[in-house]
Formats: sequence, structure tokens, C-alpha cells
Amino acid sequence: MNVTNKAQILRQGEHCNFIAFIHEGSFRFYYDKDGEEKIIAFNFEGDFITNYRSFLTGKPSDHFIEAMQDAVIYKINLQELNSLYDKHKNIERLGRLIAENLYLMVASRLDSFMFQTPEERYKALIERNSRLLQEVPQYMVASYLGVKPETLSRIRARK
Amino acid sequence: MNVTNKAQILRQGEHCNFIAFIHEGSFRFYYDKDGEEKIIAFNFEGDFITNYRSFLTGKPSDHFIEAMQDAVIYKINLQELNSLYDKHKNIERLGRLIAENLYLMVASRLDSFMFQTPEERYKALIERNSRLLQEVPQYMVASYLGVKPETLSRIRARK
DNA sequence: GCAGGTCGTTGACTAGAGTCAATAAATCTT
DNA sequence: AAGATTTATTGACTCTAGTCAACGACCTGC
Repeated sequence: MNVTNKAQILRQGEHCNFIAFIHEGSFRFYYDKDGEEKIIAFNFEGDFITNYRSFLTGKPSDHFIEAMQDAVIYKINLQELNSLYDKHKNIERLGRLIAENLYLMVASRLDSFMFQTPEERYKALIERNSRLLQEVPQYMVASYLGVKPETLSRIRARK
Repeated sequence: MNVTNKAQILRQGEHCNFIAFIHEGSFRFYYDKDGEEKIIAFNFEGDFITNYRSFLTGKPSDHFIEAMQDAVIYKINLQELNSLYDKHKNIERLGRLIAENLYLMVASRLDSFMFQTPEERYKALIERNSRLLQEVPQYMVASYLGVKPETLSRIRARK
């Protein structure tokens, strides 16, 4: 499935009935708080992208998923997946592995918010994914790190 | 399996090779940062308790799991579970459901750290689990909320 | 080129959590 | 019950991120 830059493959208020696998391109997962975009995650080639909470609980999504470039993804639909679960027992393992994978991602992000300062998060990010800083506007990185753009600017100015 | 108050069913440095189900009692999941205990979670009857990251990745645990009262738990061992996965395909579903369940817990905790102030987290906690505040010393609640005991004391003094 | 945006930086100030210290209250111990 | 220890509160001060505003750099389209 082709997705053009800035297309929203999930909107606030919709139920997320898919898990997508990113073949090409990148996405941001964010929500809109009074006009201010709060970025929860960036996702790249090889990642799964979904609002897993909405997917699992059936509740409407609070978040948007938006392409940051033209992209190619493969979607697995909730209903399809459930019927696959019932028909082919091996697929359960896939579901389990996806859940485990997503767990590890969110758990490490929780760690970074519980135990690191914004400055430490920033340094860890450039360590882990310096490419992100080239490709993504700085105000989005700031949001991802949980600080205001002014603050990220000041963190960068510290030596 | 019986566990006495303050017993540590998982210690820092050990690989967590189990998932436990709490039949009776309560536990805290924490780690020790330079002598200061940082509490990640409290768990009660009906909850699963494990260092799921260590369990999944095989890496040593950074955390302790400690009983806060005498307790009764049922443990599922990693090796057992893996062999069950292979022998009985239906067990995969159990593994998936556990993973999904743990995902939702950690995701909502991440939300609270990304988007709420300590005061809002405190209010949400008394809303959700006022019982906790009776049973657990306040300095542990402070740690769980990600603030110092002095700060929690001041939050409580605000009206 | 120029006008209008957006983005990033910088400054002055505010607000809230951390730190350190003193004290009060609650809880073990014996 | 008395003393000792732990836990909770309060005060004074510091440090860091937020807020608001100004400004410059870089775009874009006309």
C-alpha cells in the first residue's frame, strides 16, 4: 500500500483496526493537545506502526499516525488477524511476538521518561539515531523528547 | 507458592525466568539507583508480575521484585512456557494475551509520565486506587509518582 | 528582489521540583 | 512506657524547564 507524504493513516477519534509494517518511509505517531502536537514516537523502515492500545481495546484513537515521507506499508487488519488466529494456530505466535516487540519499545521509552533528564534523553537519542536529527525538524524532536523547542535549543547550546 | 513479607522473588542481576500470577498479597517492582529505591510498579491480587524485559530478552534484571506482605503466587517458568508453546498451540494465545496486557499497563504509565504533572499523577492515583495510599508508605508512593518525598508532601498540602 | 512564513536562537522572567536542614509525628524496640 | 529509629512536614534556597517576546536565518512564491 502506497502512502504519500503527510497522509494520515490514522486520525484521532477513529478506531485503529490495523497493524502496519513499514517497508519504506517514516511515520510519526502524535496527538493534538489544544493545537499543540505531542509526538509519542517516530517509526521507520522495518518497524510496526499502529495505535496498539486502540487496536487491542477497540477504543477510538487519541492519536494520529502521519507519513513524514512518501511510504510503502503493509497493513494487517484486525478482523483478518483474528480469523487467522482462529484458523492457523501458528499465527498466534506472530501476534505474541508483535506484542512482545511493542512492549519492549514502550517499556524502554518509559524508562527514559522516568529516569532520565531531557538532556540525557537528547544525548541518548543522538547516540542511537543521529540520522533522525538530520531528517526531522528540531521542534518535532523537542516534542518527542518531552520539552519545548526553546529548551531543546538551550540543551544543544550547552557544551 | 508461599512468599513471606519482604522476600525478594527477583534480585538485580538475576535473569527473570518466570511470570508470576498473584493470588494473594502485593509486590513492588523497583530498582536501586545508588542506594535510592525507584519504584516502577505496585502489583496486587490478580496481576501478573515479572520483569518482562528480562524474561523476553534473557538479559539480567536491573530490578527487584519484593513482597510487601505475605503472599501466594503461581509461577510459570520460561522453559516450561516455551515447551508449552511448542506442544500446545493454544498456549500461544495465553502468551499473547499476557504480552498485550502488560503492554497496556506500561503504555498507560508512559502516558502519565509524558503528559501529566506530578500533581495530576497523584490525583489520578487517588482516584484510581485510594487504597494504595493507606497501605503503602508515602515515600514509596512518591517514588512511584517520580518525585521526592518532600515534593509529594507539598502536593498533598496544596488545596 | 522582496514580502510573508516558518524555524531556531536568545533574553528576561516565572513556576515547580530538587536539595539540605530542622523539626514533628509515627512506628518500632526493648 | 521510654528511647530510638523511621517517616512526614516545613522552610530557605537552587536549578531547570516553561513562558513570552524579540530577532535573525532561511525558505517560498510572487
